[in-house]
Amino acid sequence: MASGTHSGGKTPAPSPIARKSLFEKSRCDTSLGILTQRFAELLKCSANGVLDLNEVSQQLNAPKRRVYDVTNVLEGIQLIKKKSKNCIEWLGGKLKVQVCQDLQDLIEEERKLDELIQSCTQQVRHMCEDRHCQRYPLSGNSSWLHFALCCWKSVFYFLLEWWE
Amino acid sequence: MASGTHSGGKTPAPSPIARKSLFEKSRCDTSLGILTQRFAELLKCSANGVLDLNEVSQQLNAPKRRVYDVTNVLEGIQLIKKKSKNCIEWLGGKLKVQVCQDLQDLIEEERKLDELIQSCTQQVRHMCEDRHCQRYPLSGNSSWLHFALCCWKSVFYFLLEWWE
DNA sequence: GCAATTTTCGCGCAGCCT
DNA sequence: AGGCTGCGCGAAAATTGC
Repeated sequence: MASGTHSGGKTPAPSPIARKSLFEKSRCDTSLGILTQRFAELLKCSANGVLDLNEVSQQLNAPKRRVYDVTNVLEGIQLIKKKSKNCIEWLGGKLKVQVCQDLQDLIEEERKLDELIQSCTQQVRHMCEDRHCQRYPLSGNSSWLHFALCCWKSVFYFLLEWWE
Repeated sequence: MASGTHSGGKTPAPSPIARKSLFEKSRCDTSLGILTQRFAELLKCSANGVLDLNEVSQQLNAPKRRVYDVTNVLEGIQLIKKKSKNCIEWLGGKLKVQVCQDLQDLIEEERKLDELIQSCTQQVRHMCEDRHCQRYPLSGNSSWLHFALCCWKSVFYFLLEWWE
């Protein structure tokens, strides 16, 4: 941007002797891949999913031409849509990253349920193996009654968590 | 490709008088967006999700440079990964469509569990409201015992389905 | 409508990086 | 030596002005 280090096109002076020094800008700092990631980041922030390309170019400190490189292929994948002049809109609702998060959440939910079921199953197995209980299933403070109560207690606790 | 209609860079002859005629190639015929779509198409076909960039360039009849434009941003979005020289590999295992299917499946699973819990909760509520049962919780073939059995029966049936 | 402006963006050179 | 890729020129498309 501010430097004229490179020799492409017809910028002022090519300067054959490479001015490789302090503020050299490594190539990967401006790679399309990185730019794309940062673009996606901006997209994630913007609540409504609409971006002004000029602002993007500004914020990412990248030439507009590069932004077009990104938007063009994102549009090809239908992750984005041209909304109007200088404006694109996010399609597909959420970013892949977000979708993945949702998946993670559901999987976690599944795990918890599995745990609960597992623990209850264990309890039943123990009761079935208990000789005394087998012979006098309802004697004293029956473990069957105790079990039913205990079981529902955990279910209700779980439900509380479930429904925030 | 074969024509020298344009005047950019230093291709042979600029030819001031525009040779606009029969085989004019509109800009959009070679747009990055279209190229991206066709690239995705190729990806979808290739079973293992690995593509040789040279073949891609050949099949899409596009200069290699353009293919890089596509792969670079696709890589930024982590839809793709450089596998080796001239080779990229599809990531995320499945196309976006597939991921959505998975989400649907999990949500359906969640719904079923919700239903099961709901029905069980209903059962408890009924039992709690049953005067007779309240007074003589363990009388006869106690509905508490019946409930515990019934509850576990559904849980086990559910588990059977769960684990295919 | 058509010319002036502005926005998009095809394109391939030249320099990096193995 | 050769794959890879930043880069920006200038022409095509879209907008605006008259």
